[in-house]
Amino acid sequence: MSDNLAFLNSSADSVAPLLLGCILERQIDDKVIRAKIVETEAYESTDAASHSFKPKTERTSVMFDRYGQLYVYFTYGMHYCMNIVVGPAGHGAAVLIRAAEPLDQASYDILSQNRHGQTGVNMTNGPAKLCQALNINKTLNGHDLREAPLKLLPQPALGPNEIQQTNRIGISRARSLKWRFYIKHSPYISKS
DNA sequence: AGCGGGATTTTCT
DNA sequence: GAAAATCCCGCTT
Repeated sequence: MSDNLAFLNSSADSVAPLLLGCILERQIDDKVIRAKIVETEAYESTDAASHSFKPKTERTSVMFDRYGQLYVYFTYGMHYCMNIVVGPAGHGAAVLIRAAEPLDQASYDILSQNRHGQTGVNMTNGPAKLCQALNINKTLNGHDLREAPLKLLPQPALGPNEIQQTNRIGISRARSLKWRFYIKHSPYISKS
């Protein structure tokens, strides 16, 4: 029994760049959205900015599950953000998916509908925008990304010269860590 | 183009 | 009671 997500069984900062270029396949009723991940951030258990820095709570329990699960949390009173859990059970690490770009016209159209008419990069150039565009909420918290209706399809790793590594965005602690990764020149990144 | 504030609710102190 | 891994709108240059 092979596990095509075995590459997720590592630390968040080493997996985060590997997720760039991978494809999210979201199925809603009879429609399928395909989007390429273009921006990620790593969160580790040793990292003061991570939800897993403190002991496990009901909210954060999925982050301590085995790699390959989806961790969805609710924040700022109105937004969801999606993370891919990495590492072995009990470790407490995940990669935040901050931006993605549609792979075909049909996907583009559905994303635009879910975003209430927004078009272009404004559909998915941020973690909460992406969740709204993919119709992801807490009902998918703990979902296994090997299965429908949301699959992660691995892709060959990008070359180092295609990846930009910088500081994370929107956090107050552990600001010095360079744990944000994005595909250079992608128009869909949340901020340059 | 860039800044400032409001929205809105879960979670933990 | 305050902060939160954010976004959007309106105002000012």
